[in-house]
Amino acid sequence: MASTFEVLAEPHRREILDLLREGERPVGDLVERLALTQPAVSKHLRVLRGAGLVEVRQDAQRRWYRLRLDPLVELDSWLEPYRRMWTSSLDALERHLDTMEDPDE
Amino acid sequence: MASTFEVLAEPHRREILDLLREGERPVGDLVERLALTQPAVSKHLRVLRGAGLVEVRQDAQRRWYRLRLDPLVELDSWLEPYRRMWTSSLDALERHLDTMEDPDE
DNA sequence: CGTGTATATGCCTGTTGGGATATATTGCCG
DNA sequence: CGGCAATATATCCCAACAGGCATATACACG
Repeated sequence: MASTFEVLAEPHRREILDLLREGERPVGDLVERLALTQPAVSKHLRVLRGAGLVEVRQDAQRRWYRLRLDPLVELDSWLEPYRRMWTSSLDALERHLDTMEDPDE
Repeated sequence: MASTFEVLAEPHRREILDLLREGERPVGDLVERLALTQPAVSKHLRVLRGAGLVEVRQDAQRRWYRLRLDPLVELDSWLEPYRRMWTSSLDALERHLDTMEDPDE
């Protein structure tokens, strides 16, 4: 988990994940849309793989990278206690608004 | 948003946020439970404040730091499209299990 | 087997970031 | 006003990291 944040701290890596949301992509494909050299992209992919955010499928000399959601699920659960905080205030607001409805009563 | 990830990448800072979930705390209080020197803690608080993750209230020479949820709400919404991906697969699994129920029929 | 294509790795460099120590700042109290 | 308590800032050091270029590796195909 700890490491997931560090990995996501890099904007290019988040960009890669965003691209992979649409499906598997070979490295060259990513290089084209990333204003980065191929070695740089490969490096980021390695880091993403290390964090389990991505997995590879080999197809001849092409390597297709695909998103893995597990670490993001963990991130989501890290967020959970905080989310409870704002949803509970939202609930409070809703309750408040409820008490205010029908103003002319 | 970009910056929120970078800020959260630091474990001590996440620890600080965790502590602040229980309520306002003065700096010294944080220093005590953080295996860090006071200047280090102040630095982290400065970064957290810069990212809007924390706000200060001054009370004489004491400064009470408090959690701010806004950036975490944003993080949550960054996560949203990914969350859709795993909830939809979960839905698919549920549908699958539905088709499998009543095995001896 | 040699050549070209796709991707990974090594090496170097500049920058950033966290930590510690020392010092400045602010506000209280006697 | 002097001194103490709480916190912030300045300075320095070291480690980690991203990026680029050059090069290695892997694989297909003629």
